[in-house]
Amino acid sequence: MGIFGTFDISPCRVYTRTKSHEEFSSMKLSHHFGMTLREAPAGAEAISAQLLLRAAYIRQLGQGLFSYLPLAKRALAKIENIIREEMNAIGGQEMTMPVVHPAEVWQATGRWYAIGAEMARFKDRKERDMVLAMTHEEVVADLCKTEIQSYKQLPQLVYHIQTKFRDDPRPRAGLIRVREFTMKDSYSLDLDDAGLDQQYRAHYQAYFNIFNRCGVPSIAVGSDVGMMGGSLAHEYMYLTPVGEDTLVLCKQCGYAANRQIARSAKRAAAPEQLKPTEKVATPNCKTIEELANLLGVPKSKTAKAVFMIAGHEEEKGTREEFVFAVIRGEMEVNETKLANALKADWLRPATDEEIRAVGATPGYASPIGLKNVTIIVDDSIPASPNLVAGANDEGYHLLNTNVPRDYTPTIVADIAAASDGDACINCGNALYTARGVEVGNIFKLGTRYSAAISATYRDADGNEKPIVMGSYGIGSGRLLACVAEEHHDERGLVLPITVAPYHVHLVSLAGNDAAINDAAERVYRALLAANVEVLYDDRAESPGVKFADADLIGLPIRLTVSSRSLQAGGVEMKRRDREDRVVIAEKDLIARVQAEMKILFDGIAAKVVPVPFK
RNA sequence: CGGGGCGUGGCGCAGUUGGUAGCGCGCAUCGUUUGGGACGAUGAGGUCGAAGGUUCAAGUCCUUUCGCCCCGACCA
Repeated sequence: MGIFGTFDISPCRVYTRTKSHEEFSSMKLSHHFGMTLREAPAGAEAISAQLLLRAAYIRQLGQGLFSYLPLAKRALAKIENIIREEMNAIGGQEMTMPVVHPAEVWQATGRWYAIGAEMARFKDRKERDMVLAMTHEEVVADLCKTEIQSYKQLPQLVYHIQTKFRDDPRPRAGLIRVREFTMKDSYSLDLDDAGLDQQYRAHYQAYFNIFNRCGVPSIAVGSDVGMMGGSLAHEYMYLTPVGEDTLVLCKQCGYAANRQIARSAKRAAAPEQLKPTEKVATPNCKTIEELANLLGVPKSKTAKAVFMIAGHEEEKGTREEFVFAVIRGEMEVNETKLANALKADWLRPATDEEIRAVGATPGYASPIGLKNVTIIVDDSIPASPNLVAGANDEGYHLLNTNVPRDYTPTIVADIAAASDGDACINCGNALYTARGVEVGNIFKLGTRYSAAISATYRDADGNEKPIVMGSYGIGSGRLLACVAEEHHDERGLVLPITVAPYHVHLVSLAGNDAAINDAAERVYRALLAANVEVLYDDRAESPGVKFADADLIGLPIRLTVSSRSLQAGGVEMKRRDREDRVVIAEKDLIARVQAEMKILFDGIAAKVVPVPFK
């Protein structure tokens, strides 16, 4: 008995198909994997998610987990190739690093401890701690230990396009925020800050090129360095109401920043003689509003207290720090700025019990006289004389408190939230806020990772120095979602030719007419021979169905072969983004299609322009 | 993690005071159609998210649980 036993599964039987490979071509809709949907699945809210689902680009498997069907796969390949070209153009070398990492490298940089449940962890069969990659700074730094030895090898730029997993607490809006995603991340390796700055600026422009080539308008805004650390960071934002980030923008001078770090000009307090502090009764005044009303002073004459517990994740465990934050009454504390000033891994509001435990009185708290408490004050506080603060006595406040006369802050920093209508830090114009999706980010990391992992080189004098690193990311799936968000109409997607999975959607309305079918087949083969990417609708569907699907899928050029077009002298051509259509003689068709494609490609190329560094 | 919503054929949905599951689309076969999601006929397809309970009887009532969506917290 053979290995197949008694079953009759000869190779011929297994591999012979009843149709030729040509007929099974993935470019024919009759055998294309993925059904268009007349209605989007319930729960798809974002228009990009609805259209990508309906047009059979993507399917959801679980929360924040998507399959990319053939159409999306091709579109993503287009996007990723654009990214490759721009990365290669600034000296990038493509490679691939693993998705699964041993915990050691993450422990070496401390992120194993600093990052919470967002990092997926598991044990391998030998009970070793492993993680799913959220990003690859650690692995790059680890590679550099062996691959970079000398200053003569620097600078370098490496990148890969790889799966990441972040167990986000709330995935949303289809592909815009998912848990498993593909990201291009590049890592610059330099001798010094000057080299880093050069590569950073090269990315700054390359990223604009990438987004413009994908048809996604974007702006670069200053951003929080967050868990990445480092000294400078920009986020590239596609402005849209479905975006989850809030940006603070200035129409006048172009100032743009993520709300997390946005700065605004604080109104200067009028200079006054410092007056002696005075305890006054202020019953039932637990809010700044009530206090200001009772005393008849503007909120800007008060000092607001905010109590937080700052967490520091350290190797020995979590260290909690009680923080007394003080800000002028008319402003709000920005928790990101606060956390950054404290170098905290996380913040949470303190409970009343915790507030009392340090000797403060909730609602009437004062920083005066407290010991062993971190007191952080907004930089507006020392500049504002005679503020009303709590008295640490239920029902009483102190008039005329002054820093540093009455108490000594541990830290003075800008911890104020900028908001709509505040004055621009640069030009004084009124700021406004807008929503956006982060389509890319660039970070100056410095030596944080290289120093932690001992990724060093020898300089010309023989000294060992840590490599100066930068990291730069673009999520390709999120970018596709933004393309869909930006380029659609009421009938479906209207994709830019640079991103569309195919250039041409060929519709055959042959019915039972062999002549029409033959003509469509000829056109299909001619397009293939001319290297035009064509999706051929050879199905026996009604015209309405075929046109509706073509509109949904959103390829830039539609060709229709029908009895009507043949009678008019050839093949009808229509652009997805326009209503007019022309009939073209079959002998001229390829040239005309290629000419139209050139117009579309040129239109995109015209958007790729230098952007001044800000 | 807090607040809200939804789970019923592939997709969208209905299902009354509890009585043994239905509609549209899609799918299959046949016929008629063929320039904007056609028409007729016939047919297949669902342990109603899961578990437990109440009841003679549960899609429906109760409990638990899982999943998904939205808002917030969170987020390189």
